Amino acid sequence: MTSSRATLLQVAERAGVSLASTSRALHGTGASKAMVERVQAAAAELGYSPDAIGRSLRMKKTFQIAFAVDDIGNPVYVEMMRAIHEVLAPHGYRVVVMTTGDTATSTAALVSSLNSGFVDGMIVAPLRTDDRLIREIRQAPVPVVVLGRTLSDHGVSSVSTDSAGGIGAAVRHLCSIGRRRIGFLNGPLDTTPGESRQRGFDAAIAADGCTAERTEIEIAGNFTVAAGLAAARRLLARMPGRAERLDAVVAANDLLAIGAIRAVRELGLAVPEDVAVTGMDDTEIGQVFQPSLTSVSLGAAERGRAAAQLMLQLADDPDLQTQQVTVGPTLVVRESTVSAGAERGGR
Amino acid sequence: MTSSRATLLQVAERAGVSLASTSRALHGTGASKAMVERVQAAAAELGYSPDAIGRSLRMKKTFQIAFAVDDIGNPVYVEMMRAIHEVLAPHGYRVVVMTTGDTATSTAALVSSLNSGFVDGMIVAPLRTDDRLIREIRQAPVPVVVLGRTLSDHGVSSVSTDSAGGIGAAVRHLCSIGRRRIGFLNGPLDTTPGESRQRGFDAAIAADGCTAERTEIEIAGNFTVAAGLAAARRLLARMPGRAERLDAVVAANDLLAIGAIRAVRELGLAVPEDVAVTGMDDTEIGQVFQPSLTSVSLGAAERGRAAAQLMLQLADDPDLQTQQVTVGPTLVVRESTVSAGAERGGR
DNA sequence: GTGAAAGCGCTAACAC
DNA sequence: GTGTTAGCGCTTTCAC
Repeated sequence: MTSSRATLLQVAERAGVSLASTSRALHGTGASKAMVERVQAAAAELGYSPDAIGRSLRMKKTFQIAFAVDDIGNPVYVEMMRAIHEVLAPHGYRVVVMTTGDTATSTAALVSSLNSGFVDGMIVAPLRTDDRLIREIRQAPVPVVVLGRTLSDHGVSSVSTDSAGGIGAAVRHLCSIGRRRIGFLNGPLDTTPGESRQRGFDAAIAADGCTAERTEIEIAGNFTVAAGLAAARRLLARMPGRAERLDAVVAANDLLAIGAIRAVRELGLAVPEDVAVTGMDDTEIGQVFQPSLTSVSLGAAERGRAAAQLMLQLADDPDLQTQQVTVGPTLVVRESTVSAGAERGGR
Repeated sequence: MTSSRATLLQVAERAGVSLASTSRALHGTGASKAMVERVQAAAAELGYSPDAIGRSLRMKKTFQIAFAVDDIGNPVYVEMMRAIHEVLAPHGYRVVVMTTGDTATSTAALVSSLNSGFVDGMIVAPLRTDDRLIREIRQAPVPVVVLGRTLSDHGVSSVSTDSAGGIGAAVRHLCSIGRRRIGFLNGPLDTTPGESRQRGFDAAIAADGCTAERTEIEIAGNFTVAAGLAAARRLLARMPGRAERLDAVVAANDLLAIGAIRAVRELGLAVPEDVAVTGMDDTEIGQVFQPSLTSVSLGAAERGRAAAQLMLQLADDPDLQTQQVTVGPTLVVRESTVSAGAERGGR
């Protein structure tokens, strides 16, 4: 916290050579062996390390990528961030975390702030989208990769997943194990995930393959355990009779699923015997929960990696055409739909 | 992704005034009303926004703070990061996430990289510490705040918690509900948390107040559910007899506690009736688990906030004396030590 | 109150 | 292979 840092000029003076030679010697580009040794010695004596800002200004490159989401604490985003960091760090990029806020307007403002040039690109997961946001993304001075929604028709690079199809996979799984009275526990419909998961459920029920006797839908106030518990109570209260009672609940994410399991147990019923429950996102919390959660993985880590790799390409060549990557959903069957005992017995 | 950004010089030319006046006008410092209007109009027409790098170079200030931990995915660090971001963002600081690696040497290398001047300070949680690391921290060209260990005698600013005392609180709680055969499930002893929690357990047992009939200690390979499960199996296998069996397990964190609960149930025993279990960190995963976990909160969010506030002070005045902040542990009693029924009955 | 000019630390032409 | 020099975009003395 004390001594001021040495500059390249000081190294040059100490080595008794020019500024340019010093720079070249330290980059190993076109300098004689003697020069390199001399400069490195001087640099070592002064404890020199190059200044990132000076270099950034000159090279017009910050070696920083922003990762922007609504809530940094969300486990899905955390998993993405970790994957992004793992891909970018070895390439010399730092990761700057930012928050979008929960509106399209605040997200657009954030994207617009890219004009101050503090990063070489941004990976953003907008909770909500509108035309202005899309315009900002297209006009951004650096590459932007959108997570969570395909925007191919808008000329925007994106990495998305088929969460609608994932809900379909959950429904088919429940059908395949004989469930016919299926409830859907969703979050707010005016969010990107809420909207697409609803679409997925409706489509799955409308499809052949699985003829449900009855379906019920309930919307939780948000994607949390508490909201899931409250909404699941309402859902289950609709048909108290033994005969018409739901025998399965598809939840729009793992936290809602945990809330649903709570609600089922409150009624003295068992999961999965009386009511099978599925989640989505395949979070650690769901894996650890008892019963462990059958959940649709949307490949958060894989999407993060894909976004980061796309960003690396775009950073290399900003004029590259926009591209869209899609990561497929994967159903992971665990105890909340197939009891551990049954699984063992089935071997 | 197309048009090149406007510079201050272009704004100046457009407004027909000098560069200096333009800068002043945009900062509202000593410029006539007419000048301000004129410049702002020009800036608006050109869609000007100031370049962060140019400004940083000139002001020798990046408006960035690094947050460095071993594993960005660790829920405790995530909570800290969120708190840090919440404090810093309103002050115009960006947060850069970095990884320390799990050794003192790799952490020292990261701290040393501060010499390239890409941030105005670093908040770091070293998993392991040695003299070289402490030296690097003291010599860093920008303020460094250490999370997780008091380094007062080393002239280093830090925010720590009393995890040893927290373990003591857990032990006393178990004693107070009549448990006398207490197992301690710890993680690796050569880590900062492992070491201090061990100290806390030993001290609590040595103290008066609680006379345990018997204590057993088992070390898990790391701080995960899987390692906790394996270690807890070993722990419980030591005394299979009903009479001498453990009636309580203190786990060094929530994940180990969940592993312990699994192990207890495998033996056909109930939590908390047969064996009470406590965790540490008070994570969301523990709150959501069934039974919900009695856990010692170490105030991750509060520590994050404190570290960020300390950093703001230090960034303002780097010559400020080093200071140490401590956040006390808080025991949160839930179902894993006091059954829900008992709790209700007790009202 | 305004303008001219220096310079933060670095890289990359360009000349030799 | 080496040195000289310009200049990235900005803020801030310093003179007027």
